[in-house]
Amino acid sequence: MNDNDTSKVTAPSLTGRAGGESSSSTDTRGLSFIEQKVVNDLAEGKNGGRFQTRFPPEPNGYLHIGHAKAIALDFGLAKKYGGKCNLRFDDTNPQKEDTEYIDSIEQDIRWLGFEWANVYYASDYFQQLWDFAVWLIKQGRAYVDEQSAEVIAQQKGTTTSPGTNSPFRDRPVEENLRLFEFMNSGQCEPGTLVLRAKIDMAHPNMLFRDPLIYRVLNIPHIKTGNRWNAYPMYDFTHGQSDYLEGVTHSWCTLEFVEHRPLYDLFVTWMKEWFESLAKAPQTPEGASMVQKLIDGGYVSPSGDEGEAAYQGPRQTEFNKLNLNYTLMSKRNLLALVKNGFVSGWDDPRMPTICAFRRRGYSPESIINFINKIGYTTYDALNDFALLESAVRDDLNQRATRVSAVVNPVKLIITNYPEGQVEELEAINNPERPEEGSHTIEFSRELWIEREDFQPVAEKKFMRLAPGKEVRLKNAYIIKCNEEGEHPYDVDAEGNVTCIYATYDPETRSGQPGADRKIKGKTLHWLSCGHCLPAEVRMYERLWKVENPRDELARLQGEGLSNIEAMQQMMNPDSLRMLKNCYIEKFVQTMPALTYLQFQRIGYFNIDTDSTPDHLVFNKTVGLRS
RNA sequence: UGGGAUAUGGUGUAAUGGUAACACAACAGGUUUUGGUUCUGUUUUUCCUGGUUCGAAUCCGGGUAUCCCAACCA
Repeated sequence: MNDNDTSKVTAPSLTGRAGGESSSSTDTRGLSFIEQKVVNDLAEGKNGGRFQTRFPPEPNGYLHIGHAKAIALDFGLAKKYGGKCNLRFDDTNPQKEDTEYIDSIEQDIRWLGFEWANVYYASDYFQQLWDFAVWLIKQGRAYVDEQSAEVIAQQKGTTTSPGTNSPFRDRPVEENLRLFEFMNSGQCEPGTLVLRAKIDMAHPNMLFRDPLIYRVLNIPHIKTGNRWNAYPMYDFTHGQSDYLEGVTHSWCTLEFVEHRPLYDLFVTWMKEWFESLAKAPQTPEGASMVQKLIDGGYVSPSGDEGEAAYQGPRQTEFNKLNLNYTLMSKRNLLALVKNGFVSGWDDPRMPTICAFRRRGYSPESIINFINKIGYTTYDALNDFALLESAVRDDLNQRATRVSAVVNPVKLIITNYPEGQVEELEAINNPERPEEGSHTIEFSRELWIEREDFQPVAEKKFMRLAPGKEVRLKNAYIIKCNEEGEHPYDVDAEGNVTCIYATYDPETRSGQPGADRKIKGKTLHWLSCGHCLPAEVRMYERLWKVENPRDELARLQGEGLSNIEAMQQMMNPDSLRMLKNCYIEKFVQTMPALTYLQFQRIGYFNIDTDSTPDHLVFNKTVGLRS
């Protein structure tokens, strides 16, 4: 409740306009409907000009790229329009939550480039929520039910038929208060008692059929320890937390659309509670809480809501991120980790933020992607190719170019003197000449890619073949020996083991006259005596099917278990570990997570497990081809 | 036999009653010591149907399709 005052703003672009009627002339075309609303609200001076958001993850798993979409909105718009965004952990279910996740969530948000104004926990409000619930009981708007979960579910009715009232619905207030206390005593068996809001068991919105607002868990909580045994439910926590913090814009995903009326109802009830407290603060705690609310402008001293600047939080829903060939739900990601289908939350095939980081995606590329897909109310399935395009676009500017040979075959330059070594220059990044160059060595024996040689060249093959010329990048033009001149060796299985060529000494890169035109392409290469062994991990999509979410549901509908369905959908080639690769010495001491381009192959990143003695690289994404 | 939400090229998004556009993808070509980058060009769009209007992707009626809701999860 200390979030007032510091975030009073007006939209930068909207100030200084003559005349008061500015909102109608505000041009918001091209902005998302969410951002348009922010601009208009600020132009109208809503909430006294305050603009405040929150990012409310549950600490029950690692953040994934879908969260990045929410983060870019909550933090991004707050930053853009001079508001503030708080991080609030939605920790109302101690069964699933762990401090391990809190640290990773904070780290991932920072990595994406954002900083919160304050860190809060929904559990910070457990006392207020409890007092509020007690007040509701006294008002006759909540009651303790002692039926089993099954019976309560049955009485709820269905989407097409109304529910029926619980026999405990009209329990006397005193009994409700006594049982509610008992729920929190630690003596109450979980599942035997729940607190429900008394609304309407025939309501077309299922959420209004006397929703459960408190349940007994008797589980210690990561923040509050053993203080509480009865815990509030999401719907009884979220809107109130927003209100207590002074959130003005509460954004969430589309599946919460139906929760909005309930969100509004509980906020309204809470305002009533505060107004009643303001008129007759009964306890010192209540009095001090009310004073804070008055100071914050949330309620006026008289309790007259019309005078309060803060109009309360408004929930607005946007479409969550769906990516093709990607499974996003935390529950299923946890299953992948628990069953060992991936090496961990940061396995580079995972859609988690930490996995994208390890895979070699830059935070900028992720944010750029998010900004391209937009925020709407349409349940879209986005193309992974757009994300890959964003990362290529960013890495093209950023990545240091090096040579690596991932599928090596030996090439001998027969007319190059044995023992001779030349130092040549390699540009670090042609997109950024200011980054200079580094030195590479050339010698008689080289590694080139096996795919860059064909004993009998296909029609459109423009690389090395008997009698054909190619350029070795930053070095010489070479010519493979003609048929009949012993162009290559083969082993017993017919695999090429060594290729023979001659070089043209007049064509060294950078020398005058070296740039004679040839038909062949330019190949990358490494000097056998001057490179390092490396392990390169090549990744492809984890899932074979375009829409794993729907396919998983379909297969489970056919009777398969979650595990069986996943196994059936998984791409067996999603990880190929290439242990027999070579790379230039230049990279040996570069730190983990350095952005690299293996020329002609793709963008790669130094793995967090890599050491100078055992270099490990992850393929981020291939070059476009 | 309920309620809520949505529908614009292959994918996503814009156009806020006035010429349907942008990005990705795809295709063709120029440049290139990365089959990369870059540049030029091409293909493909308003779910159906009726109405209002000088004029409809936009407003209205009726269909159709898809998504969400019957957790002591969030």
